[in-house]
Amino acid sequence: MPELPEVETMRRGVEPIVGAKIIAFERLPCPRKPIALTPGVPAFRRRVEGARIERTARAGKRVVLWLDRGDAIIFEPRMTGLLLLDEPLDPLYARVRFQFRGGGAKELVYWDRRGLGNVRLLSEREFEQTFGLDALGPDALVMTAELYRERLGRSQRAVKVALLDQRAVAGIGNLYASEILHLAGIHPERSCRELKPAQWQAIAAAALEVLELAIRYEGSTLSDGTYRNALNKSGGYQNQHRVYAKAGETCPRCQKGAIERIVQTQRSTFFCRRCQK
DNA sequence: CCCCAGTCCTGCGGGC
DNA sequence: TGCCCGCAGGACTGGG
Repeated sequence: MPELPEVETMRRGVEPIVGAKIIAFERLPCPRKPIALTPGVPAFRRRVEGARIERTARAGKRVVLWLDRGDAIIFEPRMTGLLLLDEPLDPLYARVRFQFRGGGAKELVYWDRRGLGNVRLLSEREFEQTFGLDALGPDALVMTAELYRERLGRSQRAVKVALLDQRAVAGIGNLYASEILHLAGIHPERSCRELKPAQWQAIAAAALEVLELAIRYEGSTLSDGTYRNALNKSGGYQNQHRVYAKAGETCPRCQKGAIERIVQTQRSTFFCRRCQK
């Protein structure tokens, strides 16, 4: 589930290691398949040990640690990945560990129960190729109505499906797409092509409102309890959800319609037929 | 190019 | 009570 708000919370959570020097790197033994790592362990270790963390960043749904040597460590948590600072969690799923000297934490662990995520070390050039505007759209926090129209306005896809396209806009995932469209009052099955400028304006405004509030609440921890910030604390935005996973409940907006669940490209969508047109 | 189904993986909860 | 199956949804692959 980590989408923009959760990944941004993870990024902020690892800020204490800025300035720290990496003194040890290891991929931890897991009983099943080891986590995907690029390059392999020896090259990864050679290039990061002795380097200093210069700054943190976020590329869509990935956390980036820039090193003083010009390389970047990229954590892509996919469904169940977490970054933990000096916080032991079930060691069975601790996948990668960095140890530091001279920063605000001794240890950073990449933890991932399902193991669908990955950790990469990229040069600046590789980073540009992988996460440049060709591969990853503008971050959802800098999108405007004009940018949405430009990047999605001619698409025939349903707007909910299109909002998940990371090449068009980076950071929105399945949960927040439903939340954003409910706040914007737009039916998730509407084709992008039919949307008028005022509706793109509503989407742009709703996206900012939902994502910024979700960041303030430190993301959503769903009923499976997996998502945690870097200090192993749950998020709080799940209590502010308007429609996500609320099929059958009364719409919080009109207080009349029932929230429906439909499936679009194999993903659940939640919406209120009465107030989303 | 555009779009979609299938795939990876584990834990949980519903139905029987 | 225990088992089985569907579901959760990140991003990538292969194909129409």
